[in-house]
Amino acid sequence: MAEPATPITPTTPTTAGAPPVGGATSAPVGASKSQRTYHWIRERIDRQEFVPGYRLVLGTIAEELGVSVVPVREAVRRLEAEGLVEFEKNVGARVAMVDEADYLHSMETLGVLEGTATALSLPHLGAEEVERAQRLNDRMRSLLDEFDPGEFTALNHEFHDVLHLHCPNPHLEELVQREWTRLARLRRSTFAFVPDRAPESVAEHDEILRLIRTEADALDVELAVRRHRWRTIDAYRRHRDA
Amino acid sequence: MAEPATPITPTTPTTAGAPPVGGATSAPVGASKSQRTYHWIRERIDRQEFVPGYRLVLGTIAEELGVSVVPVREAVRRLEAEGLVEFEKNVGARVAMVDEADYLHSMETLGVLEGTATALSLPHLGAEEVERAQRLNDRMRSLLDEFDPGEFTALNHEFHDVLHLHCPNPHLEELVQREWTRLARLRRSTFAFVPDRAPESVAEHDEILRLIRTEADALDVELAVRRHRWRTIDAYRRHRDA
DNA sequence: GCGTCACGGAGCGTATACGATCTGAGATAT
DNA sequence: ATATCTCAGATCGTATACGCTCCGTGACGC
Repeated sequence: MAEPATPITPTTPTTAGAPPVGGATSAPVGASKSQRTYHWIRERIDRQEFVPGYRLVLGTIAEELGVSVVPVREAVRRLEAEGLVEFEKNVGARVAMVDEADYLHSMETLGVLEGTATALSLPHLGAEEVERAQRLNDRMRSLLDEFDPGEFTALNHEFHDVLHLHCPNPHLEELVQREWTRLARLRRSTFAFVPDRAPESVAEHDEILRLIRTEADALDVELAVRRHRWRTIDAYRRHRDA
Repeated sequence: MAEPATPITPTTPTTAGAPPVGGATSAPVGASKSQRTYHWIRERIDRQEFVPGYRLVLGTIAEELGVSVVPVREAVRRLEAEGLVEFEKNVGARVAMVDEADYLHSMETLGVLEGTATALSLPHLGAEEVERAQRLNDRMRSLLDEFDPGEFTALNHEFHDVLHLHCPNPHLEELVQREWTRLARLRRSTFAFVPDRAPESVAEHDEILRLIRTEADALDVELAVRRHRWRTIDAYRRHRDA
């Protein structure tokens, strides 16, 4: 009674998609109210209807969703653990504040993670994927005229995803995806702020694909991907200071 | 303390004035019950009293801590978001399962992150820190005779921490620390499993410090740190397959 | 005019209550 | 003997209730 300490049969891994930090935020149908509330809030934050600093009043949200505050509290707790929401005891929750420094730090980190993830994926990368990446980059090039930052960023994301989709280290891959999510929240698109960067980006993509095709050293590929990302940081800084 | 002798209704004995989370190392004092519950569970998981697969029954925990289930639920939600606990709807929570692959993936990722964090820290690293790291490594060397894996791992952690304490990218630094936490949960000490690795590790530390002292290229330092970690993976694999 | 304090509303933290769902044991049919 | 059904206990999910903390507002004293 005091200390049961009975390790339950460690059979079923119960993989219920525990870390749903990844990409899209679709509202599960059979989910609990707490889950649905989580997705509801999350969605608003993602599409920036709830901007940083926005006050999340539990009672109000509960009323709006037709549930009680308990599920709302759980949803907010989860968002808090993910860093999307900041909580102050006896005061309440608000959408987490972000600043430019966060953006640059995330960008820098993404460069590292993505570079390594791509390098580790090389042995598992077929000609098929390289072709697909090439086609994506060609589409990006064709978009350079009538420039749409959102579309461009989406293609950019997809391009890089293809290169490390088969990453043998799923943990690393997850961190990469988290970083993308974080960036999306911080700024919907880099290219809206530094449009000059787009043509360079396309050229660098070509260079990365060339390295992969010629079976260059993994480290060279890794550093190429990293530099590609880090150059965007430099471009941003230059643009800002200019 | 816990309960400031609330003059509440007589229906709240508060577990006979028991300060439940008393000597807890990390339990905040002014924290809410939900927070204290979180730390209470977290601590058990960290010190492996709650092993992977252990069933976390909300009602039982609530009773043990003298609180209601609501704060417990919030605590568990937070642990779930952090990946320490897996939750299944209408069934309950259990401590997350881990396997060897997770361990190796975390190790690999840590190598990458720590390497970069160290490299970025170089410009902010004074002779003082290098000295401190050297002393730590000397202590590790002196421990090689009467080998204590736990102590060795603690010093090892501290050694590496010193080298990227002043990392200019706090986000990256946080990811490094998370990886350490994750590893600690997966396996208390690598060196208990691969004791041969300890002397090599000390030697590699010396080499890293040499590179730093001679102001080697940042990339060389980064790769040295990374290789240092990755070699442990190789050693582990060899040891396992042998 | 300005600082201080009392008061009241808004909203948080937690306990309790109760219906909903899962699990496992024993009964029953094949 | 095996498979299936049934039912009760264990737990979870959520609603409701209510005390408590925080914060803004206005009266009061200097």
